[in-house]
Amino acid sequence: MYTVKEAAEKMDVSEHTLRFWAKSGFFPFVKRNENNIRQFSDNDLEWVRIVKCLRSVGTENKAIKRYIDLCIQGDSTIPERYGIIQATKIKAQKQMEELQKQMEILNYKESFYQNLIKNNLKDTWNPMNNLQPEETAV
Amino acid sequence: MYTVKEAAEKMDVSEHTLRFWAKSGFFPFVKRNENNIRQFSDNDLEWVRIVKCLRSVGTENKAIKRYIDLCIQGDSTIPERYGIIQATKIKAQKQMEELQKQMEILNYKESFYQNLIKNNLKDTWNPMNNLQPEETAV
DNA sequence: ATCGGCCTGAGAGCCGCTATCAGGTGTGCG
DNA sequence: CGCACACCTGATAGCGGCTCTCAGGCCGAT
Repeated sequence: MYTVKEAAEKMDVSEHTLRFWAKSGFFPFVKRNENNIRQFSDNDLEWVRIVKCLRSVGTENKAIKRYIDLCIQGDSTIPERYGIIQATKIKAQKQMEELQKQMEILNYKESFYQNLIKNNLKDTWNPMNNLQPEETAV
Repeated sequence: MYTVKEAAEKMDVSEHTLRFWAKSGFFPFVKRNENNIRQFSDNDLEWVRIVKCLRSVGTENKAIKRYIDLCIQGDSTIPERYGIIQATKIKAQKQMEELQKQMEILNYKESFYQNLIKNNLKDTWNPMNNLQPEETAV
C-alpha cells in the first residue's frame, strides 16, 4: 500500500498529477484509511500505468474516463475496450512515424550546422545573410 | 507567396496556430502586402517547418523564440544553435524510446483482451471481478 | 451596391496540469 | 506534555499553448 507520494515516486508521475487524476475519477478503486489518506494497492498502480500510457499518446482525459467507466461496467464492455486499445496503438504508431520524420529534419539541420562550423561558412538559410534561394536549407 | 490560410494548408498546421506563432515572433521575415496581408515566401515556410519540428518534440515557445532570435543575431550564434539542435535530437530520441515502452503496454493489453474475447473469459484484472492478485494483468 | 470570402487583431475560453494555500493528523523529542 | 515537523487533504489560482469567436476592413463578382 502506497500513499500518493509513494505511488507518484514509484510510477514516475508528480503527486499533483496523481491527485488530479484521482479527482478526475481515473482510480475508482483506491481505498482510504481511517485518516482519509489514499492507499494505492499494487493493482491500483496498474491503473496508474494504463492511464499514464493513454495520456502519453495524447488521449484526452474525457476519453480516459470513458475507458475507466467501461472497465467498471464489467465484461460486456470488453469489445469496446479492445477497440480503444487498438485505436490507441494506431495513434502511437503514427506518432512514432511523425517523430521519425521530425528526426530527419533535425538530422539535416545538424549536419547543416556541422558543415557551417567545419568550413567556417555563413548561414545561407538565414535571410539576414543575403539569401540565395537555391542554397536554402532548413 | 502564400496567405496565412494557404501556408497553413501547405504546412499542415491550423491558421490560428500560424497566427499565434507569428504573434509570438517565430516568423520575423514574413512580409505584408499593401493591404497588411501576410505573405509567406517558400523560405518562410522553412521557418514554419523548423518551428513545427521543435514544437512537435515539446520545445516550449520561449525556447523556440530564443532559437529564432539566435538566427537573427547572425553567424556568431551558430555554435549555440547547433547545440540546441543536438539537444532537441536527444529529446526526440528519448520520446521515441518512451513511445516504444508505451507501445509494449498497449500490445500486452491488446493480447490480453484478445484472449478474453477468444476464450470468453472474465476480466481478472478488474477489481469488480473478484480479483485474484496472482492473475492480475495490466 | 451589396454579398461572400478571406484577411486582420483583440480577447475569451479550454485543457491539463502545476503551484499555492489553509487546515488536519501522526510521530518524535526535550 | 507541548511543540515541531512531515505528510496528508481539498479548494482554488495561474499558466502554456492553443482554439474559437467576434467585429471590422478589403476585394471581386453578380
